Amino acid sequence: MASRGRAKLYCFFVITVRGNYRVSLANLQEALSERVRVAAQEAFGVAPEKLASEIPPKTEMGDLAFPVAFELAKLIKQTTGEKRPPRAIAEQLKTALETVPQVARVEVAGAGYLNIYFDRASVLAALAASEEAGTASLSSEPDARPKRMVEHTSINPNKASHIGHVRNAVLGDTFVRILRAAGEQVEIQNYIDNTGVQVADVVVGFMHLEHLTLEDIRALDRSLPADKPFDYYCWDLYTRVGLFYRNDDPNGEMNPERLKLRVETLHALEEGTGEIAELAEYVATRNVECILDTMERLGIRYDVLPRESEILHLHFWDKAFERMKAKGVIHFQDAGRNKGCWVMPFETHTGTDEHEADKIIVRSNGTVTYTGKDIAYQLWKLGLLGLDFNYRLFRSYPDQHTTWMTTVEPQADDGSQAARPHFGGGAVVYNVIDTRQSYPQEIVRRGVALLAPEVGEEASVHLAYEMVALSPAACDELGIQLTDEDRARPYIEMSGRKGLGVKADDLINRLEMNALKEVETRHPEVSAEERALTAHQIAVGALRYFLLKFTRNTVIAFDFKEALSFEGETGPYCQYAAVRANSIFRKLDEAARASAAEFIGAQDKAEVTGVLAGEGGDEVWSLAVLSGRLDEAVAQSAAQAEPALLAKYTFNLARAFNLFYHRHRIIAEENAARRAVLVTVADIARRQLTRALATLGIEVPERM
RNA sequence: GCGCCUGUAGCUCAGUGGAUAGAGCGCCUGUCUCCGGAACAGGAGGUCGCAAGUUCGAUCCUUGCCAGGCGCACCA
Repeated sequence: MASRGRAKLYCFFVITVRGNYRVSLANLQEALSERVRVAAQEAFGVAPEKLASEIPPKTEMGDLAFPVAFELAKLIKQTTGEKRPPRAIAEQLKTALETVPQVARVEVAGAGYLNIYFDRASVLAALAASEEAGTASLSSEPDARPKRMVEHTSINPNKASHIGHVRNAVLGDTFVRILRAAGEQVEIQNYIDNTGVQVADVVVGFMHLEHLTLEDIRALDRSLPADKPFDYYCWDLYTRVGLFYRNDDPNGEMNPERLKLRVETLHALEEGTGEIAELAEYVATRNVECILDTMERLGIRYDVLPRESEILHLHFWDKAFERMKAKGVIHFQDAGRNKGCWVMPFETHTGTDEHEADKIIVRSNGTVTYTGKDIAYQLWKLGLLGLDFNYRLFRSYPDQHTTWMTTVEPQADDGSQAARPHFGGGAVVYNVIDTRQSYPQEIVRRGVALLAPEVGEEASVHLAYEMVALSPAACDELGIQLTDEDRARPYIEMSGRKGLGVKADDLINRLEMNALKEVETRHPEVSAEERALTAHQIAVGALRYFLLKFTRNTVIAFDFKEALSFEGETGPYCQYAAVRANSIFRKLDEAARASAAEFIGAQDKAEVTGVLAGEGGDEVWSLAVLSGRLDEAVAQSAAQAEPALLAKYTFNLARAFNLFYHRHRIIAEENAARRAVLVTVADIARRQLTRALATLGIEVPERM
């Protein structure tokens, strides 16, 4: 389901890479692919539509391989009936590639692989040169490409965020960074469901369990300690409300009398006026602030916070409803189980006695479901609704970034309004939402496509990911009692209602404390502020990498030992490689750097070629080419909407650098040509590693 | 019942219609005349859930079966 529209996306990114002024191996690779296609067409009259290329498993087998001969053999047989051995076909194509200046030689290997060996010295010079140019001109070009929208985080504003929410936010934020690195224009939205059941429940808690007025709540909020702020308080209160509805028995039945309070409150929230609504507004807004504070710790920010209350009060839903009725997308049921409801038919799900096939959009009491509101919101995101929100400045950051929140008040605009970006109207919308919501997301996508066939289903992408659950060991550590049945399971689902989960700030605090301990023993000489900053950067690196190394469709069974680790395949491992690389350049004198540049850029490449062909040359070279594949990794990660690909690439680059670092003494190298190569490769690697980490939202500390 | 996802080393996970299926952790053995050991190297460890099919070639595609997870609300 999440794969919908991927084929199209891929095309975008090919263009992206091609249109990129930065020289990278991707360009060379593409040029070679084209060459092979043309050669095949000339020699055999046929060519595969899309030419696959791969990276050989070992450096000795070359830098790029085309398994094209196998496919050509098939095509030739199909068109002419002639049988040709793949190896012979490969031999014929070989000559066409040998004339490319950056290709040193071509070999036919195995059953018919075409293995390309780059001219190491000239490719290294190109990589070094593009490094210089790349950093200067990055993001300086105005971009006319259509805007992409990414919605992520979207936590119910009724409690503190937990590790599952953080997976969503980190995934979404990283995907945004990846799109931007690929040259896309992106708008970040964080949807605030401020009129839903979850907020209503906490309001019930404040009003009916604690008997507090809005003024009381404000006073309470002010009195809370910094390490247990408002969202923590709500976390516990929310759990208590859950128990209250069940007459204080966690496994008990819901008490219908007590549930009336929820319904009452919910109606008041939807109405949007009166004391209850005012109280809810305070609760929701304070929770949004707390959640944004937590996300800020992880380097995650938003452009706009659209609220459900505005979807309702600015009549987004009414307009969408009219359109759906007019287009016949939904039907009124005057009989049967769904009597009195407006439903959207859904024929791919077959109905049974227990499960209805159609999806209810408007309930028999006239209220709209979440799915209905989401269709209206999605239409707005795509610029198809013909209505807009009003906005107020919610937060501004020292670096000029601003975050806006929707509001009903048109006059909320103040002097700074001039600087407000235009929101909405994207060409493609990515919704980062838990895989469990695949079904409602599918309805939204289809509803939108039916209303706007011109954009179709491809404009809506559900960026689905699996949940974060708790490992049995983590439950033990949290003091959660498990039944024998639960203990036998691979993981235990978290539950906001039961207050069962690892709070984001608690985990970040623990990571920072652990990192600080390490930094203190290693660097007692630096200031306390710098140690704290470093510890923070390490903590963020550890957490973000931990959440990104799993592919989206893998359930993360959260384990403290794994999440708190700084060794092996972790963020800090990658950061450490970059820190080591930087320390080389801190100690390297100007003369050595100038001399390196001169050697690498020289017309006569004989000496550099000699070094790269000599002892240990393969290893040095493989670090250089791997560094040169960052753009490819980013493009692939964007096309597949899979940040884990970039995480793996980054780790492999760090690993390759650590090996290189271990094997070669760079500053002390006495042979000038050799030192020039080592310095240049180390420089390319550290910059690419830093760039890769930045795309994952991970900073490189000064020292660690 | 129907739909979607998953099954790969002791554990946690990558991976691809093609070259010897990889990494981290754990275990064992090594590496420091060093720009930082949060590191590096080596070793042990695999019927890629089972079975059939398609293919020159399947861990990958198809089908069936087994096992696990998620969903199929007038919740979101």
